[in-house]
Amino acid sequence: MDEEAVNNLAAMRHSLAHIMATTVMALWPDAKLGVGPVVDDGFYYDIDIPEVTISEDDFKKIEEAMRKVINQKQPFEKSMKPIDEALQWARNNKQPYKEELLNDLKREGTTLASELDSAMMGLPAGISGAQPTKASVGDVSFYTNGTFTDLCRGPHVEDTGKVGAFKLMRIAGAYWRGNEKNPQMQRLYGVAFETKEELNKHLLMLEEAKKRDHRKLGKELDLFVFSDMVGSGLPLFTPRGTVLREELSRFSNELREEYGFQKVWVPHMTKKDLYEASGHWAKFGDELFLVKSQETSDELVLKPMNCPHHTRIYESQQRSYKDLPIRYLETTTVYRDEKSGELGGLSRVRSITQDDSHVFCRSDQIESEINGLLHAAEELYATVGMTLRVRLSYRDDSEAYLGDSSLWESAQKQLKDSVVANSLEYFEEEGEAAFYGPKIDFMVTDAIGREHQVATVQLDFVQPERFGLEYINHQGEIDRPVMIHCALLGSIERFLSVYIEHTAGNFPIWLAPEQVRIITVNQEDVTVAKAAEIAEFAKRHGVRVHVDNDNESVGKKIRSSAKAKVPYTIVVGEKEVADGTVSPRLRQDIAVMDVQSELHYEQFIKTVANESKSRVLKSSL
RNA sequence: GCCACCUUAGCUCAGUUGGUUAGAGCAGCUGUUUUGUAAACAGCAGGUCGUCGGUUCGAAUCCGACAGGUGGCUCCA
Repeated sequence: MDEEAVNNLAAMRHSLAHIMATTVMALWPDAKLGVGPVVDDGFYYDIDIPEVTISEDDFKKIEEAMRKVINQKQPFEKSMKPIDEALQWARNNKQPYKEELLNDLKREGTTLASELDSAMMGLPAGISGAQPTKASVGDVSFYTNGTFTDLCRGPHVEDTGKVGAFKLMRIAGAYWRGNEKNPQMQRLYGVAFETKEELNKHLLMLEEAKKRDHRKLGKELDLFVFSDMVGSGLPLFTPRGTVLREELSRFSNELREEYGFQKVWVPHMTKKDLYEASGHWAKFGDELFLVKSQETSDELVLKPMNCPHHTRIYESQQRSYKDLPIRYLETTTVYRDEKSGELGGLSRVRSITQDDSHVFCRSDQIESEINGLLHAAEELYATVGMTLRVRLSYRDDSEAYLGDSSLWESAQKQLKDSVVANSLEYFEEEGEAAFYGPKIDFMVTDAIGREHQVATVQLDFVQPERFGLEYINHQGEIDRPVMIHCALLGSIERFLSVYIEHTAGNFPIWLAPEQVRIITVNQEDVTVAKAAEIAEFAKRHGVRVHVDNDNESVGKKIRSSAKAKVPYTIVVGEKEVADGTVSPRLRQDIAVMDVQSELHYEQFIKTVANESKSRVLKSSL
C-alpha cells in the first residue's frame, strides 16, 4: 500500500470514530468523550456514559444510526479555535476529558509532543495528515458534521459518505489515558476497510484464527486441560501434549549440547534471600508465590526464574579463566503470580516452563557464545517452519536499569555485532531491555501473518556483580565473568500456544503425538494379529503408533484418524495380512511423497522413523 | 487487580415472559453387523443447570457473593 492509500485509510477510520461519537452523543447526550484513535485494523473511541453500560446488544442500534449519518453524506467541516476558546467549548459542552487534553496541550504549548498526539487522536506516527502546528500554538482543530462538533486533530474524509466498510466488534473497559488510577471508560472497537471485500477478508481471517485457537485445538486434540481445583493459569498436560513438550525441549537442548552446554537441576523453591541478593525481590516481589515452612522460620518462595540458582552452582567452586565458558542448561518450570486478568490459555500462565540456559564467560568470549546461540535459534526456527527476525532491545534513559551505563553500551554493541555477523533480519528498540541487561528478542511470524515474540538471548553484567561471581584470570588476578541468559523456545507453554495456531494442529512428523494409526478392517484374529505385529515393529523403531480395532466401519475410523490429525494412517485387512504391504494415507497438508503408495510395512515404518529422527518438515502450511 | 460478557451431560449446543418428569447431536457403554480409505443400525446410560446464599407458593430462568472462562485496560524477569 502506498503512502496516500495509508493516509486515506487512516482518515476513513478516523472519520468512523467521529461518526460513532456522533451517534453515541445522539443516543446518550450525557456521554463524555475521551480519545478516538485509529488502530491496526480499525478504530475505537473511549467513552464514559454516566449510569449507562453499553452492551454488544446496542451495537445494532449504534451501527444503524451510523449508517444513517453515512447515508446523509454530511460534509466534515474543519475549523480552528484558539486554545482558550477551545477550553471554553469543552466546559460549555461538559466534556471534561477533552478539557483535560486541552489543558495539557496548553501547558505543553505545542501539539508536537508525541504523547499528546496519540492522546489526541492516536494516529500512528507518520500517517498523520495534519502537520505539527508548531507555529500556531494555541489553535486547535475541530471537525463538524451535522450538528455534532468534536475536538479532533484530523484528518477526516470529505463527508460521512466516504468511509468504506465497517463493523463494530466489541466493547471493553479501558482506563482513561491507560492509567489504572484514572476512571475506567467504555472502549467501543470497530474494524474498517476501504471496501466490503477487504472487510470480509478480514472477518474471514478472524474466523480462521478462531478455528486455529490453541485453546480449542488443545481440547479437540487432547493436548492439555485446566482444572478449577488446580487453579487458573496452571495447565495440566495430557500424554499427547507431553509428547510435544518433551520433543521440543529435547530438540532445544540437543542444539545447545552441541555447543558444550551441560544439564543441571535446581529445586523449584528457595529462601527469599536469593532474590534479595539478585535484586529481583525489590523489583518483582509482588509477583512471587510465597511458601511457608511449618518446620522452620524460613521464608520461601517458588522460583520465578533460574539464573540466581545457577549462579550458586557456578560459585560453588573457584573458577579459572581456563574453565570458562561454563554453560548450564535446564528445562524447568518457574512460577509467577500473574494478575488474574492477564491469564489466557497457554499464552499467559502461572507455571512457566523455560528451556533456560546460562553461560558464564570472559568478556572476550561474548561474541562467540552469542554466535553459537544465534545459530541454534536459527536452526530451531527453521526446523519448525517459522520465519524469524530479531529485535535488539536496548535500555532507555529511565532509572529502571541496574548497572553501569558504559557496561550497557559495550554489551549492546556486542549483541548487535553478533546479529549482523549472523546476517539475521533485525530491528532496534530502546526501552525494551531487561532491567539487568540488553537482549536479543526472537520474533516469529505465524501461518496467518501474526507476529509473536518467543525466545530471548540476554546479556547480564549486573547479576555477576550482585552475586560477587569471580574467576582467576591469566595474570592470577580476580576477574568478573559475564552471564548470558538464553531460552530458545522461551516459555514452552507460550511457544505451544503460538505453534499450535501456526500449524493448526498439523504437527510435523517428529512432533506428532501419534505418528501412525493402524486401522483394522475387521476383528478377525489374523487381522488383529497383523495390526499388532506392525504396531510392535513400529514401537521397536521408536514410532508413536496406535491401533484402532474398534468395531466400526473403515470410513468412520479414517475420519476419526483425520480429525486427530495423525500424519500417517494405514488400513490392515486381507491384502496386508497376505503380503505385509501397506498403502499409507497421508494427512492433507503433507505434500511431499517420500512414502511410496504401496510398500512393505517394515520399509514404511523405517521411513517414518527416519523422518522423525531427522525432523523433516513435510507440511505445506 | 479493574470493566464488560459468559458458565446447562465428557464435547458442541436447545431450553419460549420464573410453572411441575431439563432436551438434541457427537463421544461412551451393550447388542446386531465383520465392514477396504472422512459418520452402519438399535438400545442403554449420562445433569443438585459452575458453587454458595437470597427473593418467590414455585428458580436453569430474577438478585448477591465467590470460582472458572472470554474480550479489553495495566504490567512483564
